[in-house]
Amino acid sequence: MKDVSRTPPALEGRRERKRRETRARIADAAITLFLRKGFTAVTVDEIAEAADVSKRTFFDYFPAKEDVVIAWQDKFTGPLTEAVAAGPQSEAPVQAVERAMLDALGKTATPESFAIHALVQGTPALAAREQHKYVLLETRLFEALHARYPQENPLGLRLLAMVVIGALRIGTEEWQSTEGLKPEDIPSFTHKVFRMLWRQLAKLR
Amino acid sequence: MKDVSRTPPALEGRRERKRRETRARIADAAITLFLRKGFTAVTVDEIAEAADVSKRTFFDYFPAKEDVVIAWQDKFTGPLTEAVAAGPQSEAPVQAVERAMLDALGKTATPESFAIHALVQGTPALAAREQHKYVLLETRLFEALHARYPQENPLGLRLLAMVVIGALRIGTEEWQSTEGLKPEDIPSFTHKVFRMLWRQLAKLR
DNA sequence: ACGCATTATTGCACTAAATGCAGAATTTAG
DNA sequence: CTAAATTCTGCATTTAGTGCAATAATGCGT
Repeated sequence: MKDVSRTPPALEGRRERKRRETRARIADAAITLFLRKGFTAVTVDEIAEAADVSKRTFFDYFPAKEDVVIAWQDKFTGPLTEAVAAGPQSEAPVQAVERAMLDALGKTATPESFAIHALVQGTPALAAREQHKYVLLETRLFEALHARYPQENPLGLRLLAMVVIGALRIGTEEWQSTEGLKPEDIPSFTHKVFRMLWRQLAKLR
Repeated sequence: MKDVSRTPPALEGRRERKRRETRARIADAAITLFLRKGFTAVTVDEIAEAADVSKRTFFDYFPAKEDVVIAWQDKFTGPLTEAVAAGPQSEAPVQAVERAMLDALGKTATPESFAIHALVQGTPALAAREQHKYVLLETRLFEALHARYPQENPLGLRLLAMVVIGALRIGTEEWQSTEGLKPEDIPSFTHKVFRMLWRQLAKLR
């Protein structure tokens, strides 16, 4: 080992920073165009042009056109799993997911995210991917729960994750089909959905 | 006398019959090739050739290559919703879905359906569509339940459908990852999954 | 500062999916 | 048998996505 002070910015060199910037530039250009003209009406050439890279470079950053949208939506997964891990000791699994969901929604739900969700729903090719994303989210949530409650029955935690993500999906649909709801209303709306969820599940058998 | 054929079964003319046959021929050729060589390794030209139609005709029957697989899997939806509608009067919703699921699985679960499911899981492009199919199935199940129990809270039925289809999805995964299970074991396996499902859900809150 | 290895970017050629269109072939109805 | 409707086909075109090799930018050791 040599002098450490020689390489202070070892955390993120110019290369990594540029790569991150380029990726963001492509994503921004793509989302802007998608929201303006619709997903299918935008070509990859167009995105590449707007982001000032070659078409070939686009595919170096995203394996497919759809993945730009999917990656954009994935901003929810991190906050959710982190919130699960960060709860107080005494907490039971059910309370943990409810609190985590509320927490993560408060952090990531913006007018823009709703606009993107609407775009996804209006594009068949994207709608399928959207559902796949929910399944991945369910898996991540289960993993976070399993890591925090290793003594619990894994299948039980898996079902808990399934039920909660399912409620998120149905709740989002309800939200979208209800006019006049603003981002500020999210906490109370989420509370309402959860209350209904536990009530209805208790009635099953 | 030849006027026996004067009033043939006007229910399905030659045109409709041929169309149905052609569709089946294309689907058969495609599935056979997919199972032998994998989804991505088979081109539409190849399928069209094997089914003795032009490539253009293929797209007259299926909007995309993936839709052949999706349509094939959709054989489950009909039996499930019919079984929901056909139950005895006294039955409660929860019992209805459990019986319907068992019924429909017994009718449609074949070695071939498992082979196709494995193919789907091994192909990213198809896996996304698979999840979309589950959501559609959930919607159909909800509609069947809502039609039969109009006085029940729709949101409750929606959650019931969500939970049951989620259990089907997770149960199928468990099945696939367990070696040595045969189609005969499906009823008992399904029973086990349902018992576990209600037990775990009761423990939530 | 200089060269060298690594990685990022690009252009080019190519495959394959999917769509539009116009005409030929087939089926149905009268 | 004829006319209308429908199905099938070939052809051209657009676009997504991949492989490859050449070039440019960056990081690193001296």
